Amino acid sequence: MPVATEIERKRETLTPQRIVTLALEIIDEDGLEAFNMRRLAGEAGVQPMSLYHHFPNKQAILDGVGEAIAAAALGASPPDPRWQARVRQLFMGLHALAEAHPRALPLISTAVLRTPSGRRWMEELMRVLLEAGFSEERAATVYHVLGAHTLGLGYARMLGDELQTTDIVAQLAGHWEDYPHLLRVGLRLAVWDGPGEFETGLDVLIAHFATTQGVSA
Amino acid sequence: MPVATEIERKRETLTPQRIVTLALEIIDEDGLEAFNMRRLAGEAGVQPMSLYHHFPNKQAILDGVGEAIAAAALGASPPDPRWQARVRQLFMGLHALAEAHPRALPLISTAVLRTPSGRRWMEELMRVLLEAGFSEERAATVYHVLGAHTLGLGYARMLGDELQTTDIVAQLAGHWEDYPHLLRVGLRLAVWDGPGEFETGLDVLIAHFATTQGVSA
DNA sequence: CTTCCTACCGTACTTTGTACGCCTTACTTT
DNA sequence: AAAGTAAGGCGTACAAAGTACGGTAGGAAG
Repeated sequence: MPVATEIERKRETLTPQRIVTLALEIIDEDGLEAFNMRRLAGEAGVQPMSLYHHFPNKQAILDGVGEAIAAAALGASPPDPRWQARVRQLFMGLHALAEAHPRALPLISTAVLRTPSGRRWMEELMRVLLEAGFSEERAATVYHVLGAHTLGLGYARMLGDELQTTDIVAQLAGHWEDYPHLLRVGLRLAVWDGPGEFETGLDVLIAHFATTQGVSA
Repeated sequence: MPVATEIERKRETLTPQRIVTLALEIIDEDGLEAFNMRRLAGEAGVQPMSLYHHFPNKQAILDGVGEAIAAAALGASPPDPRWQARVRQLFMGLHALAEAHPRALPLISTAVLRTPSGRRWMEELMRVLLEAGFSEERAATVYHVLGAHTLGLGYARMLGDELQTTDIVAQLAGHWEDYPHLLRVGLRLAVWDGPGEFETGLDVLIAHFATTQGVSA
């Protein structure tokens, strides 16, 4: 055990990077509530307390995961100069994060203000809106409403999954007479983003803000 | 201790009713994470295990709280016969619940499908939409989008509160150069429902569904 | 060879949910 | 009134999870 450190299948050393990556894997696979220090240590092949040499506590690891996810928020597409198109790009990027990591949605929600990448996204959104002529109040409102649409749809889907909408609807089927219309819609409630549910709503809202703003281009 | 049971300030007996009421008080005051069995027992003047004679577990109590809140969802206003107005009423009712019990939002979100009152609300929504001529798919979409708007705005506000947006923005002030536009908007991000943020968005979305539906009245 | 730093670990304490079984009270039945 | 019984409340105890605190090992620096 002392010497043969070289050839021996050396366990990958722990780094903040690797810890965050493993944490995200756990969350993506089994959900936020399945993520705990002992499980994470196990997956890393290490004792729980070793994690505390790289992060001060569990929350810090979650922050790291949030940052890792949010890093992709600004997206790859080149910034469109028209403000409506740019705002659309920004929220489509946020939506993509939620699609990619649905179980991590609470992290994404808070990352917008708590992590550097999130704040950069937010700064860019505010820049676009203010330069388009929105007042500070209106800019805040646009963020509230479009953010609610984007993250709200994400939460709704997440809840639908974790709460097994499918099962619930199946159980309801025994009470056909109590919920006739609800049962007609039935499982369709568990199916998301039919024909661009998200995009359509986003466009409607952006168009609304564009007209009430009286600013174009 | 044995005899004087009568005149002595007899501790109120435990009932499911009282348990749920106390639970809701705790949640409203200190948040969902502050709600635990020992605390609840303490407020009821009882030992923790006594609660289990009225509910099988913690989740059941939370379900009870959800039901208690959702009971008000259908609201007091007499049903408006025009479908757009009725849909508006229904979501305004949901919004009112979220306003009244912001810390309980996760309970409200799931109550829609998990509790009797929630399901009644849902059934009513589906009835209105289907009778207005929406297909089952479209009805599901309307619920998804309006639900996301309503609950999403609630979540956004809740997150803004619990995460002390105020503090975060204050800290950012040290990095004026990095986030110039974000800081211009600043605390306005923590202020919700300026001039009817929620209602305006709701109306825009309903109007959209009304036109794409091609059905009126 | 000593010293020291870094990465990792063992033990143990705290909080929270809840299983299990006892005890008391009050009411029923004789 | 005596005795049985069931409901409501309680005490103890265990498991899962976060983490404080103090070690230890092995390579780097002198």
